[in-house]
Amino acid sequence: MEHFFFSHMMLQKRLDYSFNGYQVPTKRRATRSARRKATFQKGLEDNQMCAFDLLATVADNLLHEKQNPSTSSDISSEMDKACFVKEECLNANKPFKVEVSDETSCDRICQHQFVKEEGLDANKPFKAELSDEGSSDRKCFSNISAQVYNQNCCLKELSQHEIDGHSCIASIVTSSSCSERFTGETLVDEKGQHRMKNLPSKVELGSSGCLENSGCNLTGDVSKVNDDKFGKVTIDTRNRLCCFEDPLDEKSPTMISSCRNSKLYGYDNNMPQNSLSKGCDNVLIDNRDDDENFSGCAHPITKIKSFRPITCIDDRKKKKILSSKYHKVVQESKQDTQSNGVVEENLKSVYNSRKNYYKSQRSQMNIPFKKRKLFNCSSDANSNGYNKSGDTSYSPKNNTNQSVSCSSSGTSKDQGTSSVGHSALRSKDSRVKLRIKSFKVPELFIEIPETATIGTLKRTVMEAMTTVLGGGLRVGVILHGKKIRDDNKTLLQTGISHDNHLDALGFALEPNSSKNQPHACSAINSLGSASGDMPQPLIRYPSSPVIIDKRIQGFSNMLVKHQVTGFSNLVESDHDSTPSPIISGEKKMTDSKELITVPEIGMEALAVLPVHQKSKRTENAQRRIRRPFSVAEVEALVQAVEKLGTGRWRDVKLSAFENAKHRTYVDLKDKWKTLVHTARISPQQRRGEPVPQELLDRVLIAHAYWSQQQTKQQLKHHSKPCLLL
DNA sequence: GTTAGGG
DNA sequence: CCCTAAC
Repeated sequence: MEHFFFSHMMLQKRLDYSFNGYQVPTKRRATRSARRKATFQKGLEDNQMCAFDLLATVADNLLHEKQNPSTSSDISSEMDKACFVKEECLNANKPFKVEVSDETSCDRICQHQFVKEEGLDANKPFKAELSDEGSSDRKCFSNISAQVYNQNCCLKELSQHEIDGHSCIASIVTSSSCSERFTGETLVDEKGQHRMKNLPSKVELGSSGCLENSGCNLTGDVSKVNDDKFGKVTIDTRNRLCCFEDPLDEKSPTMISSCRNSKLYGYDNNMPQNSLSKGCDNVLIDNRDDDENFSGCAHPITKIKSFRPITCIDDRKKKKILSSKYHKVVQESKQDTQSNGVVEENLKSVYNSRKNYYKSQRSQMNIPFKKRKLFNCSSDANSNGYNKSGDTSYSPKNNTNQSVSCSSSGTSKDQGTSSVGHSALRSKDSRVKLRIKSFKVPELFIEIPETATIGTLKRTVMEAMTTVLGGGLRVGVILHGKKIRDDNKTLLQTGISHDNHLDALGFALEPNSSKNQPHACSAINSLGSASGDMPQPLIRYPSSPVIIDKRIQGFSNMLVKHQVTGFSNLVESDHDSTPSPIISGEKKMTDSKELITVPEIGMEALAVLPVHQKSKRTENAQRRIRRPFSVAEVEALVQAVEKLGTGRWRDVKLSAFENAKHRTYVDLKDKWKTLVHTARISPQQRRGEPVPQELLDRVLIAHAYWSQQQTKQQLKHHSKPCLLL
């Protein structure tokens, strides 16, 4: 693989594109929801919103995933009530808040749905915007940077940062710039026993006022490795900072940037999401396994200083990766992830909860295209947290809800003690409000031949994005740089409710699973131009290069478009894409496989782009919009079937639905099937637009008749021989 | 390309 | 509606 990569590099002159912090785009499903979304996004030019979507989606997914059967009903009801309000945020670089109950276990934080509270008054403008003056170079912060600013804590320095999180950390920012407030529904703790008696800690964090002053410096055992003129400090935390249980995770570089000057990522469009203002002291912490594995995610000024393709892995691992089949890898990854106690379940539950998911999807954040497919195939393989980082901000201001601030939370630290007063507060306000400004898509590096077409480039980028986003993400909670793994811990227990800790709270987008699917590519071929003559585009992440077969290009264009023109028309065409579609031969396949394998390595260190065939397919072939049959159609169908009989669906189609392009003979056949079923069940059990009983009766009659005919035919067939004998 | 049937 | 096997 390396070999291939190398030679390829040598032979092909490539253009390197690096994308940083893409705000998460949206899905490319053309379903109803997608369309709504499109409409919705029409006016949306702010990429930032995408991040919002992503976050919401992730949260939503997680929410579902985590649902406990016992609590599911509650949750679902909440879900219904809750909605993601994107519109409000669209134009704005407004952070949204997440309100979490103290009781909520840590992981729950990520699972909230954000509900907008209208009562919110506009907060003060977010001061902490990063200026991009520093440079365009600065876009290297793909991985987050998350700082929590607490009014009370802004000046406080973080004493220790242990980072065991994944590469992407959503930052928590104390900004109250958002005029909209999103409150997350508090979820019921899955395990009742874990509930702590919380003090009333409704903690409203964040204050715009403090931003200027809030300095969060990383201190502790970190050693300064590098300091650039911009004040970025790269800290090599090595293993010390790694607390990953997951081996793979360990290698993922984690970066924390702290903004001393409290300049935070702004929601501003113009602002490079990745850039920190000059004034900021950005501290990058690279988590590395060993010296060799250094792979920084952050590339301050100079481009990718630490990009190393594959070297990051020890030989044994490499070997393993190279040799192993994808599925094997996937399994492994699953296991690994499971150690975290989430992945598997998540995947499954996500799929299972799809229904609810859609239900709650008012916000149109539909990411989940076919969850099932996605998860089955590639979800496992997703990219590491390399995806995006987000900012969470606390709003310190006493907004309507923020009755209790850090101070109270401090008190609440004693779990045992709950005074009456507290209880009163608790009942209503024991919430920790978090405002997550955005999640960013981490830096992406794409290498593509000069000869590639723009369309290819677009697709490539899109694919990369899709892979990252679609692969399945989960949210990690990081406190003081330390990843909180115990999902059952309450916020209170964890200290999130406490002001002392709020400043160190961060969220990271992590890969839900870790491996890529092997065959990912095959389906992708159609898109591609990938043929023998066309050089294949490569997409890789900074530290761990991920190579995507060009065949995977499916969505790339979306991304680009997004970048350039915003969301509308994301999905578009191949027309400008590369022409030659077919992959020449096995060799190509082999290559692609190899290419695909690369990611695995990357997984170790960072994010991997999962390439899966299904996902691609999903992309291309969207599920058709559901179009319930009208009574008139049913009647026409019944009539046609009465005449023609079952088993001649093509004829039925031609005779009765010739002009209904959207009705295929398969559809008619299916409809008939359902009609028969409907006719047999009790009226109470029927759903949807009621079909006149008369028609149903005819259905049964016709069905019986034709079934009989069919049987007769068969008997004839069989009997004939007998007779002959 | 159609059918049939499971999902 | 999707997906597939079978024809």
